Amino acid sequence: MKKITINSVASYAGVSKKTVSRVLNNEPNVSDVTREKVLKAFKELDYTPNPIARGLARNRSFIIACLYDNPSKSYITRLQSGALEACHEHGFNLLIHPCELRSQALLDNIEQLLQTSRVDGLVLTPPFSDHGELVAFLRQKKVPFARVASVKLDDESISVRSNDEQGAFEITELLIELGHKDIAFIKGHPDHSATEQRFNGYRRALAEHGIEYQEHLVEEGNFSYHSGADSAETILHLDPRPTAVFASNDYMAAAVLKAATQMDLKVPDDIAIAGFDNAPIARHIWPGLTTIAQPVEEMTRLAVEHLIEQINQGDNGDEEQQKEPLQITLEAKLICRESTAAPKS
Amino acid sequence: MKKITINSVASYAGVSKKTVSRVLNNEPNVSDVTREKVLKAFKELDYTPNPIARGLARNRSFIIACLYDNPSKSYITRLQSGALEACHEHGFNLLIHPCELRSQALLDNIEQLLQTSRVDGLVLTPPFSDHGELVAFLRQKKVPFARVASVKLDDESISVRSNDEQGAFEITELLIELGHKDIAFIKGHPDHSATEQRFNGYRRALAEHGIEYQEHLVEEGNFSYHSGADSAETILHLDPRPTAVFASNDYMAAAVLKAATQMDLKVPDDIAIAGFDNAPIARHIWPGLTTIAQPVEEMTRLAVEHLIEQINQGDNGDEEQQKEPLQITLEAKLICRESTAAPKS
DNA sequence: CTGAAAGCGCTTACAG
DNA sequence: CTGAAAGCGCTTACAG
Repeated sequence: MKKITINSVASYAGVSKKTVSRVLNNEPNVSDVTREKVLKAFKELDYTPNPIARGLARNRSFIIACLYDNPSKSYITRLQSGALEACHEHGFNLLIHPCELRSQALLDNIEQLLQTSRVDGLVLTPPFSDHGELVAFLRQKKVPFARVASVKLDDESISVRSNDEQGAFEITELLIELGHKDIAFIKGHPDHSATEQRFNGYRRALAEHGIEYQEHLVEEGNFSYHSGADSAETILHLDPRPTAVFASNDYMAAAVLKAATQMDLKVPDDIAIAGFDNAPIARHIWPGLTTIAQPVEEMTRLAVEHLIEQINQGDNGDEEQQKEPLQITLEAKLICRESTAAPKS
Repeated sequence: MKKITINSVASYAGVSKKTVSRVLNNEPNVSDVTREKVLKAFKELDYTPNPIARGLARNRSFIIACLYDNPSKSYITRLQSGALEACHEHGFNLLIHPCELRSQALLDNIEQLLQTSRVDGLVLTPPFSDHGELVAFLRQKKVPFARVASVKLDDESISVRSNDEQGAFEITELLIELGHKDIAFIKGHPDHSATEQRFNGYRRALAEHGIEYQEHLVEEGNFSYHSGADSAETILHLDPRPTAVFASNDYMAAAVLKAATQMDLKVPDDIAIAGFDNAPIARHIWPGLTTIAQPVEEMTRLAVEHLIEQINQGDNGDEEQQKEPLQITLEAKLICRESTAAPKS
């Protein structure tokens, strides 16, 4: 079981290893006959190029790292699966790198990641997508990156998002159309740009339907179940009690539902509840949560796809070629479940 | 900003690059004075060795891949985080590789992973931990691997598990002590060895407490929420209805809870419910689920730790040294919540 | 269209 | 204790 290298293939096919290399990389200037011979040798010897040797010669690793700091396991898993899909399609592998946004040593941590792994690019997921310092750092280091769910759409880097503002607008509008006027709102984590977007959608819906914005109906959460429970404590004891609660994500909405149930409130008759994200919990609890589904996998898949494209481009020495700015916005989708049925009207 | 390589360090420190290499790898036979000089050069030049070059020379990648095929996002995330911890501690990185157990091409898929990534080792998580064919394949290829939550404890490879049988025993015993006699059981996915273990624990508890095993109280699930809902449909319509349900994981238990609530049954008064795993959903729903917490992160961390040890060992040419079999069993812990309170008795 | 030489940044024998 | 040479398996200029 000797190791099969480019040399074995070259001598088997009776050509130089440079020619083998040409075939390997789909370079032009190889006669069809020669190419066939080499391809046949690949097959018969069951040859696969050693990515580490390639990496050393071309200063590449064929690995992409995914950065995240997110409490939602299901969100993380979805991010990963979209990223993996794009990676595998292009012969890349995916490294995962959770790290803390608030950490003092964030940039050191990332620098170390770059040093020890020599990844070819980075996917930034929320809340890193909007981390100005990190983005500047990567630009300065000339490390290719793509951003998922970023809101600050500048014209310099790849970014794929979904329309959170519109999603929040639609869900608020639904509640309004069901007859609700006193609609409480629970904000997400201030570091996530989605937090502001969702809040904006809520306010726009109120405004467009001529409903007055009531500041005391708005609670500060941080996307965690726990923060949802705290907010629910306040909201459900308001007098008069709002007839609906729109939480910025499903975990917080689930916490509101639990609190309401413990207080013997009927959902949605006594109080309607809506969430955001369509996390698994939204359909695992009873009543199921009305929510907004985002194409998380697709967002990440697209981001990584364009990232890889950019990486391969830089490789071709086409540095001159203007990389056109790439900003994509995908649609979010309203999903109605039992937590917001007909209002008591 | 020139690239700092081993050569830069060597000339800066006034030694040969072999000496730098020695310091890098903590080899003996370097005088203290020389070592200091080199270490100082590292600092001042801000040098980090290129892992790709190291990898090529030593035929190593410093990357470990984690294999999984599991519907539970929270379980996956916990696995990953334990694995990452161990990896980072030893200068390794983690690649994730979900794949389908039932896929015809499983071995091809793994072989391709090995070819394209050249990982140094593999962590097998359930249901791969007990996949005989895969294990044989890896042995034959001499790829180091470690298994998490494997039950077939042979003496040849690293394996870390938790005591599922005992956990299931304890939870069943709790139900019995609460006065329940007709305790329904929902099995997990047949490909997971945990399924059998948990079932065994259930039966042992019944037997030790002199309660007759009733086959019609046992349903076949597959760990998914959906399968739990199907099983609940049957169980909750039995006549007489069992007074307790023990589902092999929390997702299925949550489905039972939802079904019971929809039928206006009070939990735990009309029916007690218990799950397994202590997934986030267990505390996110109301009433919270009594369940068993496993140290998933710790299991994976230990598995990867020993895997890396084995990898580094093989590297030292200590092939002769008997690798002692490593099987570790950690304790699972009973967590009581509202879904199983005092029985009506 | 094809190839011989040098190099990517390290490590592994081998000398001394 | 230290170093010069060769090599890991590829690719990048450069010739022809």
